[in-house]
Order: sequence, then C-alpha cells, then structure tokens
Amino acid sequence: MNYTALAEMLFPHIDKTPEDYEALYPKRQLPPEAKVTRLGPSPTGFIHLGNLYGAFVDERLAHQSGGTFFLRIEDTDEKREVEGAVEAIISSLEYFGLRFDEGVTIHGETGSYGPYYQRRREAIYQCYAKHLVEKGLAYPCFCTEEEIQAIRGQQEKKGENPGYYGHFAKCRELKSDAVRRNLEGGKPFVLRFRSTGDPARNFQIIDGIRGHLSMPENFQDVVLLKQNGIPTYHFAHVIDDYLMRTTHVVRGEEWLSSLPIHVALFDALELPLPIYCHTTVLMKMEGENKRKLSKRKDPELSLSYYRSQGYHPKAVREYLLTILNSNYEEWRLANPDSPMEDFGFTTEKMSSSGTLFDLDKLNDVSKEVLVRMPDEELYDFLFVWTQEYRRELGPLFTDNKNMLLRILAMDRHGEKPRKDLVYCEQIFDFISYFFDDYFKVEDSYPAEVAQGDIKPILEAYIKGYDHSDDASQWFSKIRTLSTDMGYAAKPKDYKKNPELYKGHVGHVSTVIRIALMGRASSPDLWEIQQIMGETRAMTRINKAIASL
RNA sequence: GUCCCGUUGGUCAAGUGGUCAAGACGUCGCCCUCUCACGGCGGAAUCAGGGGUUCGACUCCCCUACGGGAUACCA
Repeated sequence: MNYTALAEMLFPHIDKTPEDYEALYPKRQLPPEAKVTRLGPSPTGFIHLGNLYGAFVDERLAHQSGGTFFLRIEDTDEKREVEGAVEAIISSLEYFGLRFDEGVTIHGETGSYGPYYQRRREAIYQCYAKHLVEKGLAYPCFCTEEEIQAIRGQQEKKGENPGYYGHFAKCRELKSDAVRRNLEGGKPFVLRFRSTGDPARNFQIIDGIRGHLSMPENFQDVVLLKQNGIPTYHFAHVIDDYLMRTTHVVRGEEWLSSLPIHVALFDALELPLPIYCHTTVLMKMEGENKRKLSKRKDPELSLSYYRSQGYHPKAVREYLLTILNSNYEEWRLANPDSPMEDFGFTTEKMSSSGTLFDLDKLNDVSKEVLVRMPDEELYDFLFVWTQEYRRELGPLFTDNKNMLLRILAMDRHGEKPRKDLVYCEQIFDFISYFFDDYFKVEDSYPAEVAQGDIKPILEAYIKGYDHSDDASQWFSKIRTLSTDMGYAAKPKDYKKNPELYKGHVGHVSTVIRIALMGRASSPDLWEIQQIMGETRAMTRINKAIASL
C-alpha cells in the first residue's frame, strides 16, 4: 500500500504540512517555569460549581507562575450547541474572578495561537490527519453504523472487548483500489487511528495530581475524524494542546480512562506530552450515597444560582480553594489579611478522591470573607446585586445609603466582630426590619412575660425613653423598669432565685425587641434604635401597643 | 460484563513504617451575655473488611466489599 498516494486521495485539498503549523505557532516566549493552561468547555451554556472548581486549578496554575490561561471552545459536536452559551460561560467565569489572557472573548478572539473555536481549525486537524495517513498510522473506515453494531454484537457474544480493533477492523487493510472505488462512489468515511498498542502491556505516566499511574496501552482504532471531517475530542485535544503549547492539561477524572488513547496519539505524531492533571469531580449527597454533580439534576449548583443568591465571588473562590488544596485553611489562619492569590497553590496537594460539596462550609467561609470587607465595598456589592436580581430594592438602597452603611457597620469592627452576613439574599433578610415596607412581626412575646405585662412594659419604656441617652444610660433605665415590674435586673439573680421574680431583664428587652423589629433576636438594641431614629422607633412601639 | 480511579470522624482533610491519629466546618455541653451572634473552654465522633510483609502498619503487597468513572462518528 502506498500511503502517500492514499493520503493524497483522502485529503487532496490539504497542502500545508505539520512543519508549516510548527512555524506558525512557535514555542511561547515565557520563563521556563511558566505554565500554560486552558479551559475547553463545549458550548452547552451551563456551568456549575464543579466546572468552576476545575477551571480554578487552571487559572491558579497559570497566573501563579506568570503563564497564560486561555479559553478554547470545543464545539466539535454541533448537536449540543446552545445559543449564547459562550457569552454565558465567559461572564459566569469572569464574575467569579477567572480571567482569561487569551482565546475566545465576548468580542472575538485574541491571541496568536488561534483560531480558538475548534470548528474553525478543520484544516489544521486534517493536515495532521493526512500526515498520519502518510505514515501508515491512520486509515479510512467505510463501515456503516449497522456494521459496527454487528461487530459489537459478535464481540459481546464471545465475551471479547468491544470496539473496532485488530481483526475486527475490517477496513484496516482495505486495498487502494477498494478505497478509490468507495471514494468515487461517494461513500462516507471516518478516519481511524491504526493502533499498534497491546492491552497486555502497560505504560507509566506521572499525573500532576495523582502521581504515578500505570495503564494498559490503547489498542482501539479510535475515530480521529468524523464523517463530516471534524475531529473527535481525542484528536482535537492532542493537536490543539500541542499547537497552543499547553503545558498542563487540567481536566476531570472522567478522562482518565481515555488517557491511553491520547498518549498513543501524541506518540504516533511524535509530539511531547503535556503534564496531565486529572481532578476529582465534585460530588453531592443523594440519599445514602455520593453522586457526581449533574447539569440536569442539580440546578441549585449552577453558578447562576450562587450569583443570584448573592454569594460574593471571593467567598466562592475561597471556599473552592479550601477544598482544592488541603493546606489552604492553615495558610489562611496564619495569613488572615493576605490576598488569596499569595497562597502557593500546588496540584500535589489536591485530593484524588471525590469531594462532597458542603454548603455549611461555604457559608462559614463566606462569613469570614464578608466580615473583613469594608462597609462601602459591601454596600456596593449589595447594590449591584439588587440591580441584577432584586430591582425593586434599588430605590431603597439609593435613598438610604447612609443608613445602610451604618447598618452594615453594626458590630463588625470591634475586637470580636459579629459574623452575621453570608450572602445578599440572607443579608437583606437579616436587616429588612429597618425598613417599614419589609417589617413584619415574626416572633411572639416571651412566655415568661405575662400577657398583661406587655403593654405596661412598652408604655413605661416610651415614657422613660430619651434618644440622646448613651448605651449604658439607656440600659440602666431598662434595668430599673424591669425591677419596677417585678423582673430581675440580672439574669443570674433570676436563675438563682426564680421564685422571687416573674422573669429577668432579658425577657423584658425581648418584649421591646419584638415591638421594635418583630424578632426575638437581633444585634444590639440601643444601636439599632440610634440607626432607625427616634421617630421610627417610637412609632413602632406605639403600633405594637395599639395592636395588643 | 470488562477496564480504570478511589476509600482516615457527619463533611473537608493532615499523615508517607514507630503520632495519646493534626486542624477546619458541623454537632453537643459549659462560660461570657439584655436576645441572637461573636469569642473562650471542653466533649462525642475516623483509619471499609480480611489476609500477608515487618520487631512494628493508616502508611507497603494481595483479596473482598463499597463508591465513582469509562466502555460513542459526546465532550
């Protein structure tokens, strides 16, 4: 068989050679330790936390080493394409702080290693395909779907490995004439890899995350180019990541089992291997067992969900970092004020077993992040969020900016700051009682206070109220009020001798608290009144009295 | 079915032959306290099971179980 002639027959329109592309996409001029990584999503538009988790590894690796992080759209399967998906992907990732240096952007493509849409790289793939045919390492396969099915059926019956390989690969040794006839007859074909691998032999490889791996060689004559001339993932990955000079291929562990294919292809093309980093997938608890995050089943784990709830991107990033690198939390404890970019992220510290998504932990991390955030910044963040997700709150935010700043500052700047704030939706709920339109009575008066005492307490409170009292003056009045009404001035007194009192000062102030904000629990009462202003505070109490 | 990867408390996890098996979240109790938080102190809770190797195994090897993934002209 004359392979050169076959190659010409198959790809007459391809006149470039691998050397041409080699020259077109030269080695990157980067310091030796710089890493080049990429994200290669297919344009289905949906991104969840698991995708962000993986992308984050790429981003850290590249930017931490002074390298390049680029976006390539893997659109080789037109059936799955979703309108507007690329924009959605870019904007979600950017929101969470993942910045691409190169590749596909909202406005077009940037960088000199493009095109970055795989569909636009057809000629490149075909050039390398032609090259493989010339070397006798690829061949056209004219088998129909039915024929492949039949082969599989046969294999299953005999208990042999399913697939197209060895003597099952009918088209492998097709004579030149037969190929020509098929071609002239317009018969569609796929281009297959002529595997020389032996599954009984293992090869060794070092994975950036998992370390030493030993896997059987690929023996399948996998499809390189589909009937439409577009490559499969396997072939596109090899060509693209070589020509784009990717140094680290970070991808989910679901790719581990096709690693032998990729290694065989790099080998056949005599190209150097990148460093593979196979991440674990993020899991979710379903009933008794763990499950991989899925697009269909877990809409609450989509990035847009966290965004709409108003989680701060920093919080999400920080959470991801804690599950990504086991030593991050320790580092954070030792460096509470350093930007997270200062942390030395390594793939070696990544776990290789499936990680369960933990909302409690995210919330905790978020509290720590928000408590360090200046009030102005927090206000701005909330405001931008309302513009996008709670438009009706917009005027409230602009009209009450000063008050909101005071509310957000409440008890957040001392030695032991409160950590009440988690995400926008929750924050608004937490402070909503300040605004009459959102004020509602949620809790009931404490059981320790007799129904008949409530009104007198509130009336006495109003009577003695002086807005200019400082915190301690104010509280000593509450104490007096309590004693006058038969309640202990200190909870301890009540606990020691419960028979002497109706209740204690805590119960009395809860009555006031409920009248004032409709809740039995809140930050410091005095401070809240100062922020609310005298008029609003007194109106609330009067209303509470009236409703009794 | 076959192949690959994995398995330390409820969760995330340190750990690479000798530790009373870190730490964080969560949970429980106590303290602080006008409520709730915050903070402090303390508790419960882990090496999947079975065989080896070794003076000694969470750590190395084998088997089993369980979980996950792959098995496409999808990525």
